[in-house]
Amino acid sequence: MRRGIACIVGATVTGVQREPCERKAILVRPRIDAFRRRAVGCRVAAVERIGKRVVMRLDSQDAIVFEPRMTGLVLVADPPSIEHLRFRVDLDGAGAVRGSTVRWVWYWDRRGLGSVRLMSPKEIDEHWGPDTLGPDALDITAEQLRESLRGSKRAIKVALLDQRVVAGVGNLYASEILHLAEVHPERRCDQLTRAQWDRVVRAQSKVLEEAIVHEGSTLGDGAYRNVLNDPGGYQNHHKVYDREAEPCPNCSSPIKRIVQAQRSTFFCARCQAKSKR
DNA sequence: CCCCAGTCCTGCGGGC
DNA sequence: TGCCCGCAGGACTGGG
Repeated sequence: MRRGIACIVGATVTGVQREPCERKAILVRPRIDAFRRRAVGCRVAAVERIGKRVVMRLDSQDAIVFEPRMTGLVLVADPPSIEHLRFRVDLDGAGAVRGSTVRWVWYWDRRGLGSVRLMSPKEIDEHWGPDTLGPDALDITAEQLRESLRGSKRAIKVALLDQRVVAGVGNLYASEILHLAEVHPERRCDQLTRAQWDRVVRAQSKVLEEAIVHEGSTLGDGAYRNVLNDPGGYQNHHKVYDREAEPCPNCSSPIKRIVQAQRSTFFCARCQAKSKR
């Protein structure tokens, strides 16, 4: 998402609009009039990412922050449906995506669990400072991860989803990461070997970077799309996620599904054997 | 500290 | 076919 709208750097915000969606309104802060007063006329200084959020930094120091959660999309063209459009940022002077000049960025959200916020640097820090958000998954070292979970009895899969520990790992990717690392998802953090921490962190970068190259996973309903509303391709590379009972691509043993912290985990009991170290 | 259930929403697919 | 239920790539809260 971030790369998809990187071409708006340098553009001026000419308007912001809450879309009159029949559904219950998503969270927009501050209220739209104050939002508009502070944002309109500013230039986009940078497009960044904070964990799972997309951040449009403005030259006023404020930032427009999209938090898509389960079903939110940041789009520059052709939304999947009109009725789930939630928010629009109008722009002047943005670059082009695939030949056509970008005039706005939409926020679309089917379930509406996501949010759009205009935040000061102080607010961003309070929300997503080091107390609430760990090092980014693409930056963290095995040593850092091991240290922050030292003595923890939690299952490794559950810990990877804790954004205070490491920022950016989602449920689907946690299963894929542990499969590639050949670590059982229920293994307690205090029982991982050093070699396993190394494998987990290496697998983490590898899986996430691959997923980014393929522009994410578009599964049936969750239906992630890139900024042009095109589906991603990483679902075709999933080894375990959403493949219960299918043969493991490495060893042909059937993929298992369990529930941890109320969320599905998929794994191969052979490749990721509990006894494996 | 950590687990769990519940909450915010909408919509799809499976089972009956 | 229609209905009900479980489930969904997330994050937060309150209680134990």
